[in-house]
Amino acid sequence: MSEEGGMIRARATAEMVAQRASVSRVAVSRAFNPHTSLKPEKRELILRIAQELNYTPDRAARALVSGRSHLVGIIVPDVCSHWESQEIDALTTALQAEGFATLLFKTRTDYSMDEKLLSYMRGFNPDSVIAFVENVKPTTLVRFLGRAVPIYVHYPHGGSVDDAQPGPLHDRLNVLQRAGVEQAVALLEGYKVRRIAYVSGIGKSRANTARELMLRTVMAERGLPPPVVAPGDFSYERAFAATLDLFRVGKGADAIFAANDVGAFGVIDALRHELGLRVPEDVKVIGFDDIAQSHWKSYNLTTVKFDLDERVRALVRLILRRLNNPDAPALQETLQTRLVVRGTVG
Amino acid sequence: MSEEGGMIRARATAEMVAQRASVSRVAVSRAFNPHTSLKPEKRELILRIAQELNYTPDRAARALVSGRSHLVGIIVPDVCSHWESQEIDALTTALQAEGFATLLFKTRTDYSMDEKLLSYMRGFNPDSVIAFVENVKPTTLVRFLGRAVPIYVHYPHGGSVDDAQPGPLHDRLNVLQRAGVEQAVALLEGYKVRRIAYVSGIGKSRANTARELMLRTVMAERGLPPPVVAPGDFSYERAFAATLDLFRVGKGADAIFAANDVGAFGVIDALRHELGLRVPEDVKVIGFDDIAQSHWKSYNLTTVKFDLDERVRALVRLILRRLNNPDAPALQETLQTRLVVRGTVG
DNA sequence: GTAAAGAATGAACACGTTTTCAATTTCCGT
DNA sequence: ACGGAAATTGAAAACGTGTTCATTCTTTAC
Repeated sequence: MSEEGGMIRARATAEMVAQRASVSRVAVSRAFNPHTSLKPEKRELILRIAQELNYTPDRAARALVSGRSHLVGIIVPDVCSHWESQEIDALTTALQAEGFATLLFKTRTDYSMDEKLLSYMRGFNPDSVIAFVENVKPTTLVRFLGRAVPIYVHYPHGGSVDDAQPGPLHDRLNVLQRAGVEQAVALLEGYKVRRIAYVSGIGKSRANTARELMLRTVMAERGLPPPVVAPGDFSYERAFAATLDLFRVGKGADAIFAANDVGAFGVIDALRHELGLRVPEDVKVIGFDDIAQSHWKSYNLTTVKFDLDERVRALVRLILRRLNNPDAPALQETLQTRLVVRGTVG
Repeated sequence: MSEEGGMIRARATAEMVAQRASVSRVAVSRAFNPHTSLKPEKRELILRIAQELNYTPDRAARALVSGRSHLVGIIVPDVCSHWESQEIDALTTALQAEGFATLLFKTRTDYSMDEKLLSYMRGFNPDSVIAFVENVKPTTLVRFLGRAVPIYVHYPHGGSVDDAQPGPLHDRLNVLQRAGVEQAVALLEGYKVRRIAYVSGIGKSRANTARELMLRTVMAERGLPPPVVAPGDFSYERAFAATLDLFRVGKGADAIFAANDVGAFGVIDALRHELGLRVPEDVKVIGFDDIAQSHWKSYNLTTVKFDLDERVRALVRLILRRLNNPDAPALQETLQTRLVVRGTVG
């Protein structure tokens, strides 16, 4: 309101605060950095005047000298994919609480990534990078971003082989698919289900591989024949089409696992609205992820869940640990899955 | 691979590139900035060597001296809301193409915003800010972020009063709800619908106000009685509950408008799975937004759409114009809506 | 061939911080 | 009151770039 005409009020700088508080510019810097030596009343005075002048330290300048940008880069093919968006949301909240901001970068939707993007991204000097990407090795990222940046390839849908590696080269988040899958197969067995199909995600992706393998393993252990696989790509549309194929070209199934919840929605809609089958009476459906939409009445999906908040907490913990201690040996955290029973089975 | 032990390879700097190319450091800077005077073959050489050394200019340093961070701040209550996530996705793509990166900040889910967040955000020196927030005036943002930062309050769901303002104080994106609503009401009239209800969004929000008002206006113009309003908050859950109320406590309706598509999903599920009514035979449903999920077979929603790509293009255009010419008079762009007819009517 | 105009070049400065380091002040135990 | 340790302080250096400005080299017009 007190602005005049086209005048642009310049941002306050530490110098101005110092002058007004009759202290040195260094003192202002110290006032904003904890664990520095500054007389309490002086710090208080400076912070008060800073607030009056609406001053906060410039992160760019701070980054330049301290080497910490307080930016965390997130590489993602599709922000609006359900799983990814919920993950990004939780991550942003958690990181913001720790004084970091998330920097968003989009890559191709086929979960691949190009070197141009990495160079582009490096210019922003992120303190850490989380890549929701498949088909990329951590070493590739390291080469382009430099070893100083802790990197987390956060496979979509928490995909990873089931075992914790003995001596991991990079920090890892392991998801143990077994528990949830065992519960799911046990539940199906209770309903005397015989023919089980699997509508896959993108074939080569870690999440898909891990889930299909675990399903196959658990079924074999229980003496069931291996599942029929219908190829999908984690999308509603492909899962829809795959289900039609399964019943029109193939021999159908009594129960269908989908590689993710959105895929399961496609399966359900194909069964009900195109094939005229009832879920769960005629065909039972189980998904993976437990996204927020899975409890919507139209789907009410039974699904294998791994806890989002726990996952994000673990990831943030890994990042902070690594930033505080860059040379520590590689860490890994492990997460459990469990079955959430809703209406599409039973 | 060529790394040795714990050695951290430092990021290449302009100085290193200059040395290796036998030019001055200034020349390196010029090589990366178009419209600067530099012999073409020299620029080529520098860029080649830069690529070899995997060098890109440090954005923090660049921002410090040029005053341009190439960051665009986005303030959003919920990244995983369908509308917002699709908007963020498209914005990130468009901005990335222009050399900007999007910086994500989360605020409270009631679409409000606090001053602490604004101060926090200002520290990152965004070149521009887009706030997906209600209940906040541009002037408040200006006070905390400084007039140098172009600000766009991008009301969720494109909410805005229907008219273009004659002399706007800030850049604006206007959405003309009328066309789509007229088509929707006309379609319903064709089915001899008599009792129309409106499941609202958050009461005070611009989007909700604009949509309810336009619906009311168009119905009045056609001699229809005003719609019954059931209070929602843009969420599936509240729309679900509001619909139950409408039929159990209230007198029901022949057609229901929902303030947004996700709300419409809640309406549909309440009607079908809790009230045992058929859509569209017993009750017709129309949403607003046309999000990606609206064509899923379980909902197959008829809805009032305004084009996402067009919207994002307009917004980015506004931002770039403003950055190139900070003192230009306020600009406004206008978008049209139209009805997308699917299965929930007819 | 010459003068004028324009392009190319690099030294020095500026940006707003944090960090280092040496100097000063305060505190504590006797 | 005194010595030593600890806390407090500010000057100066550093971070990696873009920008300004005066200088040198090249081109153009006659």
